Amino acid sequence: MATILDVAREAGVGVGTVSRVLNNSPQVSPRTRERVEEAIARLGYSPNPLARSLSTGRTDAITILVPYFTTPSVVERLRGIVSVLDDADRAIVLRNVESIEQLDRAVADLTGPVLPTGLVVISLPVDGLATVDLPVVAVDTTVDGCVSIDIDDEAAGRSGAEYLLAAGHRRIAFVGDAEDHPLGFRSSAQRRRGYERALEAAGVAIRPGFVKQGSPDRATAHRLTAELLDSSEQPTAIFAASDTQALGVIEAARARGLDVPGDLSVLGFDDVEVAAYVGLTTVHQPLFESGRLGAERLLTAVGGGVGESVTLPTSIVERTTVAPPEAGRA
Amino acid sequence: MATILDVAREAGVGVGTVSRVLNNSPQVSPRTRERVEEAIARLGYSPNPLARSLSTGRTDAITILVPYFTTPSVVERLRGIVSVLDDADRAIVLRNVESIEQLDRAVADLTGPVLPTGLVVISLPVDGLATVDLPVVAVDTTVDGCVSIDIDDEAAGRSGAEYLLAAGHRRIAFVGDAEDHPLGFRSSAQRRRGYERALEAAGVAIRPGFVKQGSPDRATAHRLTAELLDSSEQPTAIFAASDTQALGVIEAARARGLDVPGDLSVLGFDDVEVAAYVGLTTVHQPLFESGRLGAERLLTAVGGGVGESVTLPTSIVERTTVAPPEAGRA
DNA sequence: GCTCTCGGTGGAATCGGTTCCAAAGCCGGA
DNA sequence: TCCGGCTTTGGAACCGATTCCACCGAGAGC
Repeated sequence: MATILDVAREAGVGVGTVSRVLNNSPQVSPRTRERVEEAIARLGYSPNPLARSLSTGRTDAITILVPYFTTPSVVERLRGIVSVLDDADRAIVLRNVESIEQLDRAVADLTGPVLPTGLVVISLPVDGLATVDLPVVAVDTTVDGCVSIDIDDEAAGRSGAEYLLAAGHRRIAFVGDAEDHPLGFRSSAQRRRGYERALEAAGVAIRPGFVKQGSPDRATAHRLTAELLDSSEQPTAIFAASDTQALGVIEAARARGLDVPGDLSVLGFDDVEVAAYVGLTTVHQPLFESGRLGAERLLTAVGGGVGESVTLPTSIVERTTVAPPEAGRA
Repeated sequence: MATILDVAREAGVGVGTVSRVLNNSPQVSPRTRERVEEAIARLGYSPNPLARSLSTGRTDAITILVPYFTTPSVVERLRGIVSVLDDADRAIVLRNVESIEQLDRAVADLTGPVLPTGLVVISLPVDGLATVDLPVVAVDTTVDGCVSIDIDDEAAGRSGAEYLLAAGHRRIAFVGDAEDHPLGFRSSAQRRRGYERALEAAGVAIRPGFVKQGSPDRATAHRLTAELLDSSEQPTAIFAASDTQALGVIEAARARGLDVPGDLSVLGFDDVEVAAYVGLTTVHQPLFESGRLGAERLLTAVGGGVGESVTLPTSIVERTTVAPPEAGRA
């Protein structure tokens, strides 16, 4: 394995000069540069990234801070990120975080001796990241002082509820995430707020017990829905904070022998891949796109440019799980 | 940031001794070791992984070679791997490979100057890995000279076809992957072979055109199924090489107004999460488990132990997409 | 009492880069 | 011709660990 010294000897120059060529410093005459490049080619030399990192204190990797990276919506975002980072030939270090300890460790490493070139944070409302001297972009969240790619969750929540209202529903329940998650996720809470605003604005009362919260998996949503259907005042529509939860809702309804959307309308959120397959009506947000844009922004930031924050549009995609409430029950 | 030299001074010893303590070499007297450990604690010192790697030539990361890492079945396996690697506090470098160029690059890096501690290969039938001096475990594939966690795809394919046969089907088609993928995936081909063996053994002819192949996504499976349903001899059952493809099959059938399983039975493969949700009858393989076992095997290999290869069992999970063929058509 | 071992230790050399500093080469201007 | 300043260059110092080698001292053997 050739080293920089071998190249220097081969080209008949000093190591400093080779290094300058490598990092294309302008301080090298064209003739010398050419000679060095020939030597590099002849030797098939490529610099040792470890040695380089030891000197500069940073690696060429991009780290991604991501909660529960196997969640369908997160996977979609990752696909977007990876699609651009792969092309840029950047190493990717995935830090999966599912607890505050993991988050703390990950953040601590960002002030440690071995730094990545850039950082993308997904969904995690981390603070204290302004102090780390690193290009950072936030996807599906905001981090102060950083470029972010986000949506307006509250507006999207409102639009979802309005859609249900427009279909004629008045007894609309909400199944979302518990709002005390130690990692501090905000999306579900904001969507809930949007939902409440929409009902208020329409003058329909939010019945007690119509907002159900728990962990964001299908089974929990199933259980919460069962509780909802057990209550004296059954909802005619349920707005779920995610598609995964919407699937749980539908499952619970079917288990009760209820027809969706005949007896119960269900509206999801995210528009992940299986939503299309199962015909779920849902609030679409550009998941893949958010990742793609985030990665692009990061790359320009790494290159010294400045990207702009974006708030991406959402829309309702109508499929087959929402219908007007039955005449007798509305 | 404290360095090893600071620790050495603080403890009143040489750097060599500190290093020995760090790598708990037996060549250190208990008294000295204690003194050094106190100094380390006092200074809050932790070794710089880059410097360490530069010396030793290997990093403490585990790299995972994975094709199309956002595929549902792959994600399940990754979850299994990550569940054990996270606990072991190991950095994970994910190398997504979707082309031979990417594969070549990834493999080339394995003979480069910066080596991971271990490697897990998912689904990729890579060769020439015996030469890289590294603990390697293969998941969902075999790599010669390496521990592997795999299933018997041919047997599983056979059992799937036998299940359909037992339900009374005779016109059974197969929708699988194209078998000329540059990355050389073998699972689909082996499952097809199993399917063919089962039909032969049962004395039922494999009709021409009943084996359809294309890229492993839902849309392609949809299209291939449409072709199948257009043919003069319609199948009464379709065996898909993956659940994703099975969903495409079902979609195509429904688009034709066919009832599943009334008019067409569909059998999937993998048993990914959505299979349960949509009620897909499928050949189950332990995806999460395969990842978990693979990672465990790797860790013991890294620790100098030797793990055993396993071939995991598969089973048929009966849900709602397979039924006996209609009397009139069977 | 004198060697011979051998466990324990210090420290220099090394890994392969980057970067800073000094110096060489070259130019034009006086 | 000499000098100042600018570009270009070589090479030492440094990043922070590991590892090898030399050495020290204490206990064993005679």
